[in-house]
Amino acid sequence: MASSPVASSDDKRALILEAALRVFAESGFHTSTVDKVAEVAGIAKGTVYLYFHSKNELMDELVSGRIARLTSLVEEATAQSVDELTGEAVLAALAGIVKAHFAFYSTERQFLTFLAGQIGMLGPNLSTAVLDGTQLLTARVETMLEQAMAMGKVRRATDARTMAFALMGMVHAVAYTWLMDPEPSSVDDISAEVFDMFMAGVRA
Amino acid sequence: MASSPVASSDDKRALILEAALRVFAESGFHTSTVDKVAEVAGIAKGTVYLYFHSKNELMDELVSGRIARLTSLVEEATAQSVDELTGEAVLAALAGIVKAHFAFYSTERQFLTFLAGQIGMLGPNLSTAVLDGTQLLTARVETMLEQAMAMGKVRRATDARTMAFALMGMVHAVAYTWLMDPEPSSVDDISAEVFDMFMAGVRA
Amino acid sequence: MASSPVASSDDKRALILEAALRVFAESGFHTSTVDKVAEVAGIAKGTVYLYFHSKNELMDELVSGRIARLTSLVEEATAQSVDELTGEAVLAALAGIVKAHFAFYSTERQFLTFLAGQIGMLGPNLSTAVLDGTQLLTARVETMLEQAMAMGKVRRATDARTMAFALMGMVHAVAYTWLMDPEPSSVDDISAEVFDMFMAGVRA
Amino acid sequence: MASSPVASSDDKRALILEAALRVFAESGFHTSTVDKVAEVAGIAKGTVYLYFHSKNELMDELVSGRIARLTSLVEEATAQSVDELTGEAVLAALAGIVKAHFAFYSTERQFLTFLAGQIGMLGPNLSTAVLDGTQLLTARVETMLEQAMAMGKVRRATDARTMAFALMGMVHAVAYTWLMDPEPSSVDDISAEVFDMFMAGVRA
DNA sequence: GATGAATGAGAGTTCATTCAT
DNA sequence: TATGAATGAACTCTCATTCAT
Repeated sequence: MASSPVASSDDKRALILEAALRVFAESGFHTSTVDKVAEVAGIAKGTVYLYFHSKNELMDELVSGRIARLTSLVEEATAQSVDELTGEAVLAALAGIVKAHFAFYSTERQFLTFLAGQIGMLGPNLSTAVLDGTQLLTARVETMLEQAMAMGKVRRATDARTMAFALMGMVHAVAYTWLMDPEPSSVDDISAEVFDMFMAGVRA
Repeated sequence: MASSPVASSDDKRALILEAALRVFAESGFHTSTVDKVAEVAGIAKGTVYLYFHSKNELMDELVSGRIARLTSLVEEATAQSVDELTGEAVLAALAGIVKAHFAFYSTERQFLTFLAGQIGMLGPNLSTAVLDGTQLLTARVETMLEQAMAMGKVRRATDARTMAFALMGMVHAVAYTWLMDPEPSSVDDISAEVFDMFMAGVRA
Repeated sequence: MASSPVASSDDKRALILEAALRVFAESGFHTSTVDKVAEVAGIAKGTVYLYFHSKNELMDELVSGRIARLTSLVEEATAQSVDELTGEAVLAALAGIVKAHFAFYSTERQFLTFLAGQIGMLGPNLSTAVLDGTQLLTARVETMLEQAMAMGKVRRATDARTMAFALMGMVHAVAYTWLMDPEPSSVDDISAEVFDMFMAGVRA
Repeated sequence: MASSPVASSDDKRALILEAALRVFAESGFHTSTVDKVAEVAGIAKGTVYLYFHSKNELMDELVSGRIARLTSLVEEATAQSVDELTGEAVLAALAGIVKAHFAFYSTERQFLTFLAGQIGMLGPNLSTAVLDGTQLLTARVETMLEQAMAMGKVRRATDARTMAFALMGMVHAVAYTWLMDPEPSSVDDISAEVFDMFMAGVRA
């Protein structure tokens, strides 16, 4: 009544999503109940259905919103390098993508935990969204690696596709431990470390 | 009549497990029904319970057997390097671990697809088994990297733990694409490629 | 709207219990289905589980509530004779116990029918409750008979334990017929009759 | 092969019935499985169905055979007094009925335990058999009490029907404790005690 | 006769979703 | 808008019964 009704409505949506994230992260999607989500959100069960059509939609919103944000973070990181075609710029863009991921995860610690085991059992609709996002990102990385190869910055021993997966695999796996660390290093540091490992390897 | 009855009983178990793998891989554990597993196996629902105590046990058998096999493959790969403490031996053992993973996945294509999204929502009992296996493996890799560092074979720019995760992340991610490839390269080739990438990086 | 919501919730509980009593009395516990109970109560099956955790709990409530009531009726009947240790007072207390049983059964005609065949197959948990109640009651009767013996009011030809069982056996068996009688005599009359039969025998 | 096949067949039937009695006595009818009965009998499950049509038939045989035996025991006890119409003879017959029950129970200790909680939930068919037997017996007792009344041996303070139930209630209840006693008194003693209690009461 | 693997109807229970208030 | 009691479809698991060997 006092506050704007629109803001209130958005608040309630956000409140529910937040609760859903917490609950799903803890127990997994299928094991969680709408009852529990409502309880954690401090509202009645029926109210959930005023803001979302189904339990699945909760999941959809949870995931696709984040994917969108990650995608746009990556977008920003690579946008500036679109025009310049120097090898350095491409490498910088790649480094930017890596950093964008760590930056994203650092603000979404819980989401990562949550996502860790959910992909692949989200139902075709949703996993498609996630996989599309992931594949899109990987494909973009692949393209950039090809450019880097063309410019002699990356060797051709391995095909770009495999390299792209390798890089993304490193990023995800390291991000996971990094988040578990009670005193994690800075986004800049960890990103640089991983990217350097990717570029130069670990050999002494 | 001709075939041995023992084999027949084992066959039935195997038949059900195979069906379960197919069904779980397609729909995920929670979304799959025992009815569906039975249908795919071509038997009656009750028969499943003659061979397994519960739906969960199906999952257990499916997973823990594989984990055990992967672990033993890794065991073999690293066994010979236990005594020799030369830097080369440690690196060879690491390469062996990488190769063991690809060898394992190459025989378990479907299992990988299946596992991809299941971890983390298997219920505490099972995910513990999987995570224990994974963590054990990662810990072993970490130890080996520390040895390699001590012997001057690996640089100290990054801590061993992060490196271990990075390597395993690369392996899993690359394995996934590799399996999707209709004409995948040999286990030897892909293992070498990944390990080399890890050691030497991708810089031209 | 008019009636209080609390009362409504209690009503539903009572409604279900009533239905369960009817159904269990007719078919026995194990042969009855929750579906049938719900149908008789005129509600959906799931609703039963909003008010009771399980089918067994239905039984628990049905039985233990009554046992408690019977016990408290007996309590009242014997309470006043606690201080006085005259033989007459003990006999009066015994008569009171007998009367308490008939009074109880007269308001629980259906429950008796229902209980008739259920004891002994209620599952350990519940039958324990019932048997405890029964044994407690019988033990109390035994003690009182011993007191009565000590005071010379009851002869020692038979041990008190056997007597106690005999009395309770008479009470239960007579109560059963009494309830089946379309025009039963009053609680006072039947109690007096049975107690007198116990004390004085049937010999002319 | 060696022994007569008929005897062997009867033996197997008896073996199964014995096992069923043990199992049903321990767990109750509905909670027991045919599997368990077969296991206790030391035969295969299917074999049970060669000798009995169904699990229910097991129960039928178990109960109706005993009821028949009890009835015939009572028959014997009362047969001789059919002609003589003296009061003493009637009382002796009543005493005989009481004794017949204790004699029966003394050889069927397990059966009593078993029956204790089963009546009333045997399904209409079976409980009818049991109740018919019981009612028949009670009716016979009632008739004899009427005769005894007519002959001035029993007082008319209570109607014969109630008396009959009282007597039978005493018998059943006392029999139950009596059987539980590790060193039970003789059949003759306990029968006499109960009958005397019924006739003369417990008053000093 | 004897076996025991196989069957499948049916039970108890859960929970996403609806709707009267 | 918000509620939460009510619903009923769907699931896992049991077990009496059958039948090929």
